[in-house]
Formats: sequence, structure tokens, C-alpha cells
Amino acid sequence: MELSATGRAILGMLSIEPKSGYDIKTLADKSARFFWAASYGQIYPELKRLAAAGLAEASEPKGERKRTVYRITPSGKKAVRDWIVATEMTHELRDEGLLKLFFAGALGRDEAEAVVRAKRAAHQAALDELRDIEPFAAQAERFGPHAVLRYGLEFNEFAIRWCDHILNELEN
Amino acid sequence: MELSATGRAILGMLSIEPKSGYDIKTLADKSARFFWAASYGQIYPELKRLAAAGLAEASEPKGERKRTVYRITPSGKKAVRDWIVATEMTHELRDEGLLKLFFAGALGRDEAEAVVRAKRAAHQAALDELRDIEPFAAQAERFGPHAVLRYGLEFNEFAIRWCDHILNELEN
DNA sequence: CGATTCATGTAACTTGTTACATGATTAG
DNA sequence: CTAATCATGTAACAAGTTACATGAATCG
Repeated sequence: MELSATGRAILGMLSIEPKSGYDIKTLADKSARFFWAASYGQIYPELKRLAAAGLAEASEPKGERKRTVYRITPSGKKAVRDWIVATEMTHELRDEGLLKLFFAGALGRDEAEAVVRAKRAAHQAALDELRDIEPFAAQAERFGPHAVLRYGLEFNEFAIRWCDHILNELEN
Repeated sequence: MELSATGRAILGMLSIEPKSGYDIKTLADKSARFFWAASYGQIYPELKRLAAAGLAEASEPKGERKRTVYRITPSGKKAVRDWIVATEMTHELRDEGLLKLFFAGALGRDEAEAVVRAKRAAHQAALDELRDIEPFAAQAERFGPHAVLRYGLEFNEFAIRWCDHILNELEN
């Protein structure tokens, strides 16, 4: 029973501390959305699969709000460690702005400029969003979350600089 | 009949010049793979859909090797232009290295270091590959392909610098 | 003449999104 | 009291990958 990339991501979330499906979705949206997204349609079925595989255990739903909290098992911890130390890592990018720019030269300078301006605006919006959550990540005790957030900030800064450079070139 | 993102990408390829499904796959692999991938399983059915929608026309298979070449129609050209000037553009990233780093802090310094080193190596390999195709793109008459290739080069250079910086921090 | 490239396609599968259904609790 | 948030799930759909099948042409 091979664990999918999403299964590993969810198990990773549980390796921090026990969580419900709702918690996982909230954390993913708040901290990892820019490089890893997940929907409820994946999370809830996947949690059941992890439990069936013995990598996590579900608590009985309890509390005023009956939530099912999943806790990682020793064999789940081993799976997370094995995954993290393996050197394979996928990197997939789907950037519609670059795709448009690829073709925009065939239209004209104005069109290419509009594409780059729109791309710049998208990166600026992403940057603003990440800056809003930075204080929250800066006080985290663990190294990872803050490091990846800084990656997000610096990447968007890079992309904005690149757009400015291209706009400059387009104006000759 | 809404055009999918993949449909738009393929129509964009046809806007440069008429192409077969095989041509589209080759071009996509050579020039756009790092920000937009497509498989035969998508390309061939999508070409038929584009033809059915009147956005492209299929030539009769001919030549020594019988290939079916698709040519964009006027209404296809309009669709490409409308798409390019629209400001919406998706940006999706799936970076398993960042995901690993996010969790690696809970394991230890050595594990985090190994993750960053592996991520660095992946970006270096991507950079080498892009450098191999740079001469090919540099002589293109259109602006787009060379611009996006430079984005690929500069992005990977940024990522390598970032990894080096993090490795430095991890060594305190 | 054998390996590689050209060339087209489909079927089965995996993955992921969206929309919907349901209902409790809490904040204003 | 009512809107927002907490909380879990599924069904239908859309998107994308992989593996397979087939065969001609070209290169060394």
C-alpha cells in the first residue's frame, strides 16, 4: 500500500500534533497553501486510509463539538521520517502568466506588457497575504514553518523584480 | 463550451504556427515543461475538441509520414487573444521539498539539512537543463519564449541562493 | 538490419475540485 | 436571533498520468 503525496502531506501534519480533518485544512490554508493545497474531498477520505493502514489512529468523536482527532502511530512516524530523508521530491509549477507571455509576443508589445503587469499584480497580492501571516510564523518554535514562509516572501519579491525588469525591456 | 486551461495552452501553441499533436508535445517538453506540462493523453483528445468547437481545423493526414496538422481558425485566434488579455491567471506550485522542510524541524538539524541539500541539487539539475536549451531560445525571433526561459534560469538561481542561505543558518 | 524517432491514439487509473447536505456552537 | 464558524462527509465531475497498442520512416 503505497502512500500518495497527499497522504504523506497529511501524515506530516499529524506528526506535529494530533489533529482533526478540519484542523488540517485550516493549517494547510494558513501556512502551506502557496506550495501545497488540499481540499476536504481529499483530506477526510485520506485520514480514513491512513487509519486503515495503521499509520494513524482516530479518537472517538467527543467534546461539545464532536470532532474526530487523528494521532500518528509509531509506524506512521517511521513513514514520515523515511519520506523526509528520501531525496526524491517533485516540483510542479503551473504558471498561466508565463504561458501567456510565451504566446503574447505574437500579438504585440501592449499585450505582452499587460500580461506582465497582471503577473506582477498577482505576485504583489500573494506577497501582501504572506506578510499578513508572517508574525504568526515568526514566533513558531520550530524552524520549518518560518523558513518556508520566508521562501514564499522572497520568491514573490524575486518575481516582482523580474516583472519590473521585463517591463523595462519592453519599453526599450 | 468553456475552454479548459489545457485547451487554451494547446490553442496558444497553434497560434504560433500549425502543428500536429506530436509537434505540440515536443515543443511543450522542450520549452514550457518547467511551468506547463502536457501528456499525449490530454493533447490528442483536446485537439479533437478544439476542432469540434471550430477553433482549429485538422488537415487530412498526408505526407510520407501521415501526420494530422491542426491550424488555428479566426475564431480560435480571437479566443487566444481574449484569453491573453484577461487578467486572471492561476499560479499553482507543488513543491515537495518545501513540504518536507516544513516538517523536518520536528526531526532534527541533520534531517533539515539533508532536505535543503536535496532541494538545492534538484534546482541545480533544472538549471543545467535550462542552460542546455538557452541557445535554442536566444535566437527565437519572438520575445516570449526567451523571456520565460530566462525566468526559469533566474528562478532556479534564486532557489539555489536561498538553499545556501538556509544551510548557512542551520550551521549557526 | 536493428535501434531510434516519428506519429496517433485509447483505456484504465489516480488525483483533485466543486457542490451539496447536514447540523451544532458561538459571537455580536 | 442570526450570521459566522466549527465540523464531517459524499457524489459527481474534471483533470491528468501511465501504460499499452500499433506501425511507418530514418539513421547508423
